[in-house]
Amino acid sequence: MKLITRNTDYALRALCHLAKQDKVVTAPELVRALGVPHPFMRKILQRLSQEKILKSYKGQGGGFKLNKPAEEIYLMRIMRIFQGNVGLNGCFLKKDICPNKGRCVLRKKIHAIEDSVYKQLREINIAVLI
Amino acid sequence: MKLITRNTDYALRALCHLAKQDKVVTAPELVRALGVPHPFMRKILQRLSQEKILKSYKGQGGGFKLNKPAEEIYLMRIMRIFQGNVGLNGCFLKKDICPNKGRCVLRKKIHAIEDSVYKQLREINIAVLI
DNA sequence: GACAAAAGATACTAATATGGTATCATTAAA
DNA sequence: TTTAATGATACCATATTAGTATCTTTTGTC
Repeated sequence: MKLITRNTDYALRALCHLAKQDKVVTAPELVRALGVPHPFMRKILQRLSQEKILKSYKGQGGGFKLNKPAEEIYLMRIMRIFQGNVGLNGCFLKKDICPNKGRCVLRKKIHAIEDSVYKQLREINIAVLI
Repeated sequence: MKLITRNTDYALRALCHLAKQDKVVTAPELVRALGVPHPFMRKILQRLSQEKILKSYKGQGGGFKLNKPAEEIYLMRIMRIFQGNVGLNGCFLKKDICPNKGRCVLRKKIHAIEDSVYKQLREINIAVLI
């Protein structure tokens, strides 16, 4: 089980790098700095700029930079972009089969764990990471 | 991301069912009770008895029952059986690429979250779930 | 002893998610 | 006009999880 996937991990590294530079940086530069495959990095950067996390500049001399302060870029946001909704589990039995959905102890326990994870994740942003 | 997979989920349900019954129960009975596909359930039960969580009885009139008290069957154990080692992430960059493994803030944060998850998971056993 | 009903062992297939590549179009500075 | 960048999009590869199929072994019952 992975809390954080490669996508997210690479995205975070790229964002940290950009946060430190505070200038327009090209994909090839990020690739060199981080050692991530070029086309994969590009895909990640594209996604981040679609999501307005990054601002992109096309054409020669173009590249990417952060679209908002590092303090306002939260880990949870990045995880949601690359991993979808971050939930620890769902109930695998259909409602009509599982007779005690409301009373299911496991469900409640997992939810409690989930809450504590969220709480901790919410406090992480790019500024914290650099 | 799933903390608990289907395998584990079904295993837990089967174990809870067995804990409540306290007698030898056949795979077909569990299938009826839980609505899980027969061959899949059997595979899970086989695994649980290989791991000495269940005791099995072959031949006509055979089946499965718990091999130890419900209080001693921990969720973590079941998760490890079906999901391998339960870790929230690894560092995706190789050590020689990632220059600041020791100082990596993300790594530390994830570890802290992991610890709190473990702490909560360790308190869950079959007795708690029924 | 034959039969039936159970689990044991094992190999295979299917679905899904993740990771990664390739290609062509568009933009804009030099 | 060329070149170096991103945008869009379609595709392929791999690993994990989910699920099936089949044959063997055991054991109670008639």
